[in-house]
Amino acid sequence: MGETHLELVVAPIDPATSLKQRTYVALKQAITGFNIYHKDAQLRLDERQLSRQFGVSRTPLREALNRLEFEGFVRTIPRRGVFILRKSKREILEMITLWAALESMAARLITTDAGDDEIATLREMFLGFEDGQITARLDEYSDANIAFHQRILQLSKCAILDKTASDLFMHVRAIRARTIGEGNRAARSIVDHIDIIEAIERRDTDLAERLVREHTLKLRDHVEQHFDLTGLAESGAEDVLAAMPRKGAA
Amino acid sequence: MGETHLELVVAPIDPATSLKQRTYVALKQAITGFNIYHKDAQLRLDERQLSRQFGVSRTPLREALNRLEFEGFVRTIPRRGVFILRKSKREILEMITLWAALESMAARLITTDAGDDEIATLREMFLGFEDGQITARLDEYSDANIAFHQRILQLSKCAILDKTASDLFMHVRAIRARTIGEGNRAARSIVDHIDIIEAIERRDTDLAERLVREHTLKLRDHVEQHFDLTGLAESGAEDVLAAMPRKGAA
DNA sequence: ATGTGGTGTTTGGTATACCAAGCGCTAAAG
DNA sequence: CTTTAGCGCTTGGTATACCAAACACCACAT
Repeated sequence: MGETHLELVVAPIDPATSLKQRTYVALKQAITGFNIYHKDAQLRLDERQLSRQFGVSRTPLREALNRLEFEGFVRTIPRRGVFILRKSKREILEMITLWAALESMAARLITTDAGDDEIATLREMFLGFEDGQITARLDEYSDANIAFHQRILQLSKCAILDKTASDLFMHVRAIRARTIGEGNRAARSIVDHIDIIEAIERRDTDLAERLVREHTLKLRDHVEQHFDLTGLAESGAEDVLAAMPRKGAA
Repeated sequence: MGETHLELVVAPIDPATSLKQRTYVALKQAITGFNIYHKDAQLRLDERQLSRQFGVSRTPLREALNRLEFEGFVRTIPRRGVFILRKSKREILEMITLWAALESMAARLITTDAGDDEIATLREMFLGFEDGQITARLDEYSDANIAFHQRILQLSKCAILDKTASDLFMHVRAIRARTIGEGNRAARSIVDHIDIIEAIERRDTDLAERLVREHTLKLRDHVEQHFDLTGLAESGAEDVLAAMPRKGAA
């Protein structure tokens, strides 16, 4: 193996991402992996306390919070505090509607722009799931389900479409995971998916768009009918925040 | 007028928005109202210089920059500087595609959710523009044109749809204004609009969606064919930024 | 007991000081 | 003249200090 390397192979280099970036990632993960809809959930964040916990100063922490605020995960009110935002039911429904718009356009683009080999990968994702096995392996199917929709966005080769959907997904992920098990949604879901795949394979642009849209709007209607947030403060409402005391009840 | 006021009328209060907010607005306006596609445009920003110009410290200025970076207007590279981003042609095309997805879904929602009175406002927007007058009053028509599309997003009553489109519009506004005058696009544009309005008035959901989508994709194709950014550095490309010297050539 | 004014503490907003990474410039070596 | 090592300045990143608003709490007066 003497002549194997004619040039020095250099390490890919990880310039030790900035604190701001790492803090942002850590905080975002902490928030998204946190059941904000539990009635006793602690929605208030403390800048200084967090900066101590993360071992950084307030500056990078505030930059992370700033970004999270822009993304809609958090809301800071001067002299009051930083609060994790709950989405109202209406907001959730709107986000699913937006999702439907994005994904149906993505399906459209796939039928005209993607190669057969790329389209083939869609069908492969469901090979292991026969009708009888879905309920038994619900967790796995749930993952495959999510991956399927993400794949559609990716195959559209429209980066901004994919990115917009990804940002959106962060907000809806908790709901999505919760609803997949209800009723026999999983079983009906896989039928929809097969239909979608076939429409795409046949390059039927309008049909693919329609099927994707209707599939997502089914989720929307399901959430509308079966999802209940009653009794939970919707932190989107100004009044609730305004009335909230600075510290948790002593 | 003795008993007019039984209670003291208090002023609505404007708590003098934070410096961060005001700096953000000012900076954003400066950037969007700036021809970033001129070949000699100064794309580099200097934190300290800007903070002096705005009369604030670096902290609120950096928070504004942070936000603008997240919105995609700006990119900061450590130890190099902050750069105003140009959109590549591909990015512009993708944004228009995304816009088509958003607005066609909005049209769909209008046909099912909006009242006749709301829909009527769409037609009113074009009352003053007869076929012969369009080219003569191009500026006015351009404004009405933009307002029309924004109105559709608003009437959808889907706040997140509207907001996503608004954010998008900031990025495309320069291009949109430039293309309206080319060819006889304005004349054909108004025909499309009338067709769209009629479809919505008839509550023809699928037709309205299709017409809106196709109308926007026409713009997309037009930009694809006639818009040329050749010779301009596309600051989205890493190499270009990496090769850029720290200061402008002396 | 109740209402009221003051006071201390908490909190996000802002300003500033310091750091290390990059880059240009220059001077010395060949 | 060309090359290169080194110095110094510029720049974004980070830490810290200080401020004013807001609220809770308490003492005091009624």
